[in-house]
Amino acid sequence: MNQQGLNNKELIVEAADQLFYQYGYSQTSFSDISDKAGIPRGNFYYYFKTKDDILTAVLTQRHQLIKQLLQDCENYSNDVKAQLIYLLEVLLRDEENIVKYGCPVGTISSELSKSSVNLQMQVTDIFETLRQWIEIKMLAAGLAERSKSLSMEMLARLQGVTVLANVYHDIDFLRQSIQQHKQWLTDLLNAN
Amino acid sequence: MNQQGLNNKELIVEAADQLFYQYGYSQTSFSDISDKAGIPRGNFYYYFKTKDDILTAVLTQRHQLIKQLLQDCENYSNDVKAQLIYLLEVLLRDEENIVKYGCPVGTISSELSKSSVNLQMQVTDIFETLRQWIEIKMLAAGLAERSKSLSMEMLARLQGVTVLANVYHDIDFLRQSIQQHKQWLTDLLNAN
DNA sequence: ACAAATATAAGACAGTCGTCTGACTAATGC
DNA sequence: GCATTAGTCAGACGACTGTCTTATATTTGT
Repeated sequence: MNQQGLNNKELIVEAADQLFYQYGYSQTSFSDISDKAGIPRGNFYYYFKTKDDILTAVLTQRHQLIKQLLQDCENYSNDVKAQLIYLLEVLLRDEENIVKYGCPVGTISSELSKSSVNLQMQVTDIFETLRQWIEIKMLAAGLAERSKSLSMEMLARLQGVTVLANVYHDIDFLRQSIQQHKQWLTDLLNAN
Repeated sequence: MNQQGLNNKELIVEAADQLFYQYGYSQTSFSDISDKAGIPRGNFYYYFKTKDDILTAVLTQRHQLIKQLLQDCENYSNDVKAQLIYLLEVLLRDEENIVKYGCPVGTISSELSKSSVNLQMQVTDIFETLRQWIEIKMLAAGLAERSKSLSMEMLARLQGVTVLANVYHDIDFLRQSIQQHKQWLTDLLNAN
């Protein structure tokens, strides 16, 4: 695969990533991606045999992004509490889009849970990457056997806030909830 | 409209309701609904001019159901705390389907937020019916000016738990979270 | 009993979907 | 320098989409 070819594949995945987020997977057509990426529709088959293959590539990219964000948190501070709070900020940084389209991982998960079982597992993996990192940080903070359920609780809180902010298109609620979540984390980690 | 006609319209809405929940709105075709309802596809146009009209009818039905559930809570007890806890149980009663397909209102909301703006407002109305009822109950419990934000927090918690239970297909997590939510409500209402 | 309105049924319609083929060009390996 | 592979492009394919028309049957009001 030459330079140009790699570039085209990346362009397709990048366009698909944005479109899947904004319009959903099933509502995005090859033509939509083609138009956005500026690459002829017929050419897609060379890179991806099926539409599901494109989604797989997009999900892999989103998974990579999450891993990168976690790494950023590691680099941000040596303090576990600061890392967790920073994760919160990083995940909800893109306020406008979250309010408009919801969580990029959560929304694709609920779409896929209604159709493609095997693809949904890939999304579960992304959640699991996040959850495990959070659990490890909580363990490090001395939360012991509560860490696992607390990591689930943290993810659930994040998803809930995201869904509600999206339902009401309320960016202020999103911001207030982030503050509230920070307080929850602070209390949790200080109590120990 | 005669008896038979009313019946057919209800059959269509009923079939569509289930299919929209299980497969999503855009992934459900007229043919799917036709097959499930046992009514010829061509006949649909007599009752609904567009697919959106069917969704409107389905959303109206779901809204009615929620209002009915709230009424059930009113009838269940005179105690505000008992009413709120009962609401929790009623909303998450259908555990298997929540784990498989998520929240019937939340998932359609996130699908619609990616396409149809006007239809999504109808879903926001459903949330608002729920939220206002919760707020009123909290006001009655003496939570005063905190009631509004607490009603949002309660909805967010419910949605978050639902999303996570769906992501992991974990019915035990759902049950534990309900218990946890009950405790949260109890603490909240007793503290006052 | 007859006219009008309501309801049911079947299928046509244009458009779009994801997929695939074949022809063409560019790059690579020997 | 030639054969082989990798990459690009346009367009065809059948299947399916939501919508709409037409024809027929049933019910209703008078």
